Amino acid sequence: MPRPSRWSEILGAAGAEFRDRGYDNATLESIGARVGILKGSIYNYVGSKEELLLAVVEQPAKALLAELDRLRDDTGSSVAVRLRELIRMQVRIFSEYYPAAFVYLQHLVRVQSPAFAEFREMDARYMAAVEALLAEGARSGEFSLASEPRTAARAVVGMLDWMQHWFTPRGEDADRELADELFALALGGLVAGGGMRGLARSLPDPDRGDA
Amino acid sequence: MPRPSRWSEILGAAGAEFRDRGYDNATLESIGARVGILKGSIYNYVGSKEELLLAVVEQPAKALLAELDRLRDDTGSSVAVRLRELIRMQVRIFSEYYPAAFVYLQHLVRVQSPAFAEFREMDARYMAAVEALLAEGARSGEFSLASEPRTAARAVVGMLDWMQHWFTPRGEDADRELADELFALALGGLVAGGGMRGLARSLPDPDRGDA
Amino acid sequence: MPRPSRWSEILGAAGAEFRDRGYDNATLESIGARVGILKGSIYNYVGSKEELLLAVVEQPAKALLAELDRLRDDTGSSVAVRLRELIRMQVRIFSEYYPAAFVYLQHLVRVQSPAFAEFREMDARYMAAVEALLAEGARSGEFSLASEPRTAARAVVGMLDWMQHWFTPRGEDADRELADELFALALGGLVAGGGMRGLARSLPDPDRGDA
Amino acid sequence: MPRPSRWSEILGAAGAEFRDRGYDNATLESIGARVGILKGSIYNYVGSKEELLLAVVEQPAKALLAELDRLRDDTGSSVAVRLRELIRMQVRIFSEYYPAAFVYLQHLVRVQSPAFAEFREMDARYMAAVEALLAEGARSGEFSLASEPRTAARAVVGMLDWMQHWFTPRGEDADRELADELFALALGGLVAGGGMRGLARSLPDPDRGDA
DNA sequence: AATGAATGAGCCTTCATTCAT
DNA sequence: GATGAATGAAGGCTCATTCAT
Repeated sequence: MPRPSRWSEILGAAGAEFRDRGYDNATLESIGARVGILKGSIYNYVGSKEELLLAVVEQPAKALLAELDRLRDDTGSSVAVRLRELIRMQVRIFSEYYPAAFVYLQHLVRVQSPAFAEFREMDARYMAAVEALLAEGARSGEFSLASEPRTAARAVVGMLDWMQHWFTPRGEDADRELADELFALALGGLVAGGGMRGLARSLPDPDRGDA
Repeated sequence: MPRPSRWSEILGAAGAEFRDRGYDNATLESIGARVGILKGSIYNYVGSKEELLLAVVEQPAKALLAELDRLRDDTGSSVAVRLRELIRMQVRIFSEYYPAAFVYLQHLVRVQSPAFAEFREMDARYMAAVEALLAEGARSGEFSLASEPRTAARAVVGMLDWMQHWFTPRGEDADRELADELFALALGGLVAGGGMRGLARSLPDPDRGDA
Repeated sequence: MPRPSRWSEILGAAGAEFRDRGYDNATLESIGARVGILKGSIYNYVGSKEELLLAVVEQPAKALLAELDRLRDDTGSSVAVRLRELIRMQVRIFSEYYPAAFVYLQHLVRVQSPAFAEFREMDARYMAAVEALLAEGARSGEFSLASEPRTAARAVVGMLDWMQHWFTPRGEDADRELADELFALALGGLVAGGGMRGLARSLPDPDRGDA
Repeated sequence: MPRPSRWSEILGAAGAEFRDRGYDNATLESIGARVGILKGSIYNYVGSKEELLLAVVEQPAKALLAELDRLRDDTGSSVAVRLRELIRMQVRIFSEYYPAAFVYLQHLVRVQSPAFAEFREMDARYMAAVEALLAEGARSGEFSLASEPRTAARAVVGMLDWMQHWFTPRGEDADRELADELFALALGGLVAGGGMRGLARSLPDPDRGDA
């Protein structure tokens, strides 16, 4: 993948277009127009429209994967702490790779191409990881699930992935604040979410300077 | 809109195609093929592809609206009971208008057409209703939110709307069971969701034959 | 008065365009223009431009193949008679499938597509058949070759296939007359071709009413 | 036309590409890639793609023309000897300007450009020369044609020009051997070609050291 | 109601060509 | 002389849409 001058502009324009109008509806012409070049010129950077989508999505996908691995290796923390990390991580990626991460979420399922199989598989791993985490919490007594772990995982992931419809980055601190609110909600629900906020604060937190 | 014999078949085929491949990717040809007619013949039933989408989406949308009105008028029940009703109602609609309801969710945002403005406005009303419900719960002390009501509403709605990615109808009882699990999770979170399950069962429940 | 089906017109137009300008240079627009339709309308008949080429070429190719089989099974005639048949057959096909047969010859080699592999293999069989025929003549003493049979076969085939650059159909009799002139030339060369013309006439000839 | 260092490499690469994929299918990018430069750089050497084709074709065309003039002025030799010279000459040019000479043959007809008119006219002169030679042979009694001289000329030229589909240079001696085989075949046909081989050898032959 | 055939607009993609560096 | 990056003009293909039958 070349990285000449306009490349990052094109990536950004493509991300925005894909986000706003969807892959199918976005045209290379409209993407080019955002950068000030003709549609044909985009082929100096990418081999096809789909490759452009892959390029947009690649960075958040890789980041997500890396964080996921990091989380899997974090065996020392409690389940709650690890869940908090997961949520913070997601919000961080949504923020850092905005709006590319949302393009990723939106097109994960829809795009048929075999080039996307890799990402679909990643998503399966992601779901499995969340499910395993919740199951572990249920086994250890930290959690008391109202359902199969799979259903609970789907609920939590839905809460997070739906953010594509309302989230916009507001800075590192505000974003982490938001993540922690969602975490508290997931942990204590509507009834005790407020209480969990305190609990959330009492958990060991390296991001806040704890050991 | 005429309602001749093949109309319902066409609606079903369109719903399935829109669901599986998205509005843009679905073609009138592929829809017609499911019913055994040619694409041109569809224009005996609808005036345009977009009208077909509207027709698919119309019934679940109206059902949702009706239920929403019913809920707004239910001032006698506790906030929790009303939330349970909301969740049950959504699952019921997902199930009854499957997959049309998911088409609605998926294309609510994306489709630019002014014809969809009505639905977007409906969605705004829906969000506002959920937010108001949670706010009322917070005021009354039933809930203890970890965040602004709006954020909590977004989380709950995300949990529900994300169901389009994993839900399939499994019969009235199993569906209500699922709804109640989600309700318990929303109420008590991961920590007390299991506990809330008992509480959920103790709430007055006309669907289960209570007063 | 719209015509019932334009397929044969399209085939003709495509054949002519492919012949005149070559496959790559011919455009669907120019082909459509010959028939009076737009380029997109051609896709009501064929799935791709290449399929159109295949359709153009299919009939002469199949005819050639059938004749080749017929010749292979004609074991009763002398080598010279069979060669005459081969040459007459080719000229007949050039004439009957004009200009499609020439499109076939021109694009046999050039088109990369796997769809053409079948035709390339046919061509190999054709060359092998001619070579075998000449080799048989050399063995039996009917012929006295100045070279390997393969080289002689290439020369004869070259003489015939080059006709694409100068031949136009002139009616059944004139065409057979021409075929027999070429046959006499192949048999007796420049020195005795005129003599072979008498010999050619003395060979048993069902086309001229002999036993 | 400048003649800097890479020029001959480019000419060779262009010749090979034009031969292998045809003028239309060959791209400046693929030609440049063979030499290790980018497509744009080719414009340091030529003004257009068509000029490049002309440059490729120029040398074999001029060589052919020169040989043709030489042949026309050779009034002392018999018709057979002059025909042998013609055939040897062609094979020599095919070999020496390989594959450029084949590019010439392939694109002579197809390319519309007025720049090619000169070559098309050359080809007409070539055909006329062959036809005149055969007619002279018929008049003098050396030949006994089975057809109009024009048809015989087309057959002979077809045999020769078709070589583009199978010939590859194999060294001066083997090439002349091949030329003489073709000559014998043209002279004596399949029946007496072998005999003509002896005759061909008995003809005065400066290339073999005769007077 | 359905078909067959056509339209027309739009999109992705290719490629010769240009030009500042 | 070469490069990188652009242009602009097609061309193939898709598809919603129309309409006579």
